[in-house]
Amino acid sequence: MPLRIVSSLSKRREDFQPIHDKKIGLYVCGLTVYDVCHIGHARTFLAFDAIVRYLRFLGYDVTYVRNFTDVEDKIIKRALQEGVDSRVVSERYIRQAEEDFDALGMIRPSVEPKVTEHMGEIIAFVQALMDKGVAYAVDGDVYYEVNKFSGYGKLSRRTPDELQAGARVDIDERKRNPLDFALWKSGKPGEPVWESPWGLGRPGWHIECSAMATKYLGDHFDIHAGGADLVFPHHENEIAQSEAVLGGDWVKYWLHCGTLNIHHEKMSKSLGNYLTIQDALRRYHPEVLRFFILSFHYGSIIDFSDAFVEEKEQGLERLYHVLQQLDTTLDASLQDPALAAASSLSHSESEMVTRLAELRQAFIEAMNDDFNTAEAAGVLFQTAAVLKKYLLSLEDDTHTIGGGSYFALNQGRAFLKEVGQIFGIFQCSPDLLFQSVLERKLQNVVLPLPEIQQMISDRSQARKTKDWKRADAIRQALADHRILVQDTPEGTTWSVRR
RNA sequence: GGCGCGGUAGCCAAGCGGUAAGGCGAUGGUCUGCAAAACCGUUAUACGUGGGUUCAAUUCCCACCCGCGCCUCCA
Repeated sequence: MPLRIVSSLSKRREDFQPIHDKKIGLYVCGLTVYDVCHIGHARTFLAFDAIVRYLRFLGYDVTYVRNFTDVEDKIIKRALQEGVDSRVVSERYIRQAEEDFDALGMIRPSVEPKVTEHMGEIIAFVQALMDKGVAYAVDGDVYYEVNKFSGYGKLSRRTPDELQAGARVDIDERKRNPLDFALWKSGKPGEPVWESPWGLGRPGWHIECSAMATKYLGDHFDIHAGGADLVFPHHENEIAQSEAVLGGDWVKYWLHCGTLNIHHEKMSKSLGNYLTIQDALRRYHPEVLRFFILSFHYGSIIDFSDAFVEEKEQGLERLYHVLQQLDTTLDASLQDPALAAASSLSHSESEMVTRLAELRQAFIEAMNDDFNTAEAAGVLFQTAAVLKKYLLSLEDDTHTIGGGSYFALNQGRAFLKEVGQIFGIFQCSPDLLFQSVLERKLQNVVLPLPEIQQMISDRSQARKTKDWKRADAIRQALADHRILVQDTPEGTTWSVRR
């Protein structure tokens, strides 16, 4: 099955056919930089991060554009409050966002255009709308005339009448239609302004995306993505502007990512119910966050809670456990160079190789079905189960494995690593992952590390003398502090309960 | 009020016309001094409710109930 995409415009599965063969232009609406990012932002950008990775995996040459809107009312407001230039505010949060995104392991977009660096293109776009007669200037402001665009409302599936019926904004008498929106806003003293044919001012929200997407991706491009909360008015207005100037269907496929909710409410700065990316990363390994988010389909709403993330954390650790077993077995066998070469496969070995190929195909099929990372994640667990069983079947032998088994297991590990790159997981060694997860959990434990170690060692002494009563008392004392003791053939280890 | 999305096992979540992926939990087992971890097995005659279309519906249509989103800034 080829790649199929459910575009927000059609709401139906469509075969994906790029405008220019193997080249894909993809624009993701980025951030307005007036504050730090929360995990709601992370959800959207991580979802599209995986989509870009997958398109590249399929061999497409993706030009990935994600903007920073660095001129906007809230930035100006914040700058005023702090008594600094708005540039200070926007630059601070751009830097912070880049740090957060890097920490989450996101691939960098091909271009990250900023509004302040594209004033010429933006003004030209507004002028083009004026020339077309779909925009009008009033007192230094320029508005888009919604009535001039017959397709207005096609993305959000509402007619202009329906939109007006629910309007909760005060009517601006200077507008010809209450739905008309600002393309250019005149500036007040103290605000950042640029010269334009309509006087000093700044761009309205929406126009920057039309202008910058067009500059980097051309008049028509393949995929435009963003959060579901941008459908109206942002994307509706982008369509109106762009199609009025450029004609035809501006974007071929629209992708909208579901919001991330907390306690059944959308996480947002205005509600104050957010967890910043930085705070989330203190609690969870980046791969855990990625795996959590990607275990949902990009379009669905995620209800966030620590319990849900911890559930996925456990799942990811189990997957890593298989990887660790694979490493152990394969590394041990590698000591004999002759084993590294693929030799003729026995029946069970070739069955294993076939099964792995099927699973790889299942993963691809899942991703081909509108980037269904949730289903693809399921394939990862199925693969783990298959691999574990095979590993178990090998255990009867002497600890060395034959070339055929080596080949099969290596195939399995290569598959996990390969698709792991699409999810952005399996990028570190199992030990490092376990250690890192443990360290994050340890933050919530009040017992000092030396004390824990002392108690463990005391308990080991007690066990040596078969003083089970004392050993169990210490174990219970540790358990009261959420420390779980594990006795293994290699000695006693411990972990932190979730 | 309008428009949109969703309601699938104890919980989370895929599937969206041919008879229910996966994860967590629970439970039985292997292991263990006992545990834990890990591993193996079991775990939905059933998909919000009521109608309808169809040989066949969780999947399509209608109504209703519930939740969320958007209609103001929002990823």
